[in-house]
Amino acid sequence: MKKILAHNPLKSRDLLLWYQNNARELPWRKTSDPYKIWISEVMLQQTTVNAVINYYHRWLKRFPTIQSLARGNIHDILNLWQGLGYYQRARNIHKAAQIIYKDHHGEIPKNPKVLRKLPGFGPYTTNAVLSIAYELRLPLIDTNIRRLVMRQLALRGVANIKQNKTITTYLEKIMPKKNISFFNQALMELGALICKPKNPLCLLCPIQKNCKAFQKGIQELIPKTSKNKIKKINAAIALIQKERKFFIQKRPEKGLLAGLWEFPGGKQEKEKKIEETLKREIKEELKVSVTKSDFLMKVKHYYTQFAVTLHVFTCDVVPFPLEDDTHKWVILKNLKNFPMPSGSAKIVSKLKHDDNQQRRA
DNA sequence: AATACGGGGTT
DNA sequence: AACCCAGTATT
Repeated sequence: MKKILAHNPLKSRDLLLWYQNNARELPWRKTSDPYKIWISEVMLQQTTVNAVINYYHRWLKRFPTIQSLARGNIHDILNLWQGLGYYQRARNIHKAAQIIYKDHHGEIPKNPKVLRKLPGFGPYTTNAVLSIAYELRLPLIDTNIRRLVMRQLALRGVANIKQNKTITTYLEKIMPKKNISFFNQALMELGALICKPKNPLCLLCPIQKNCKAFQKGIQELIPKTSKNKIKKINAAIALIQKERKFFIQKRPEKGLLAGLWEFPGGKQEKEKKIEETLKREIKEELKVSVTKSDFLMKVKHYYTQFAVTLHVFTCDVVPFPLEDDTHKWVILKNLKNFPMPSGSAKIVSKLKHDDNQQRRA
């Protein structure tokens, strides 16, 4: 049977030409240092370009080389990463840097199988670093490329790991012999700027004529999306002060927001009044009793799966909780030295603001 | 194969 | 309020 819609694979030349004329100027595109490219790739995981840029500059200023990073401590590293999310990434970068420094003469290994074994190097990041920094001819699949190829081939269904084989085969077919770094970046850039999830700019697309989805007019239906509802949660937060110091505690080393510092408190469960939650959590966490609590502020913070409203109270407790490795009394000014979840950081920021107002008055 | 893991920007 | 993002590790 004759394939009327036989696919006409895109020419890498069209793509590279477009990239040359339309690529954004991004900090990690001005370097060929594999370390810097690695850092950018990890920061960009599930994170938008805009959110990354400042973190990228701050990070390289503090840790300009793999050696400096290998010698860094996790507290400083998390502090630099604060607000970027997915904190395991920072821990893995640190671990991998130590391995690279110790076992690979401080150079990122060029063997994909070796690199893939290091913490934080998954299928995407391994091939991204090797292709972009070392020009190795390796295909890669990120959200942009997955969407773009699904449209090129008119693959229906949700964006999913199940299409990886098809996508990889296609990429290997269209990949040029040279310019792999530009080619891979060009695919991602085209996905980000033209082949967008919503309202793709097909009329400006350099590979429009190769796109099966465009031919069928179904580009906006690919990939299929699923809805998710955001749960609402209330939490009680205790500001416990002794003289000018606040009491903070460290979260467990595993799980959500691992190893970050926060004010004591927790989720509202069966309690009707949030003050009851406050008392229960403080008793459970610190083994002390709340004798007085005054509502201070409400802070709303959105996670991917839920939205939490933090009900913040200033509290008196008996007895005062004690310090140890995971519990500290800290003055307002020094709280910035402790990596905190963004919700807690918002509270600190308001406290500072109020403090400044009072000083002026 | 499904789920945990953040947060900020955009729609 | 929902959607989106240069994914990885664990279960």
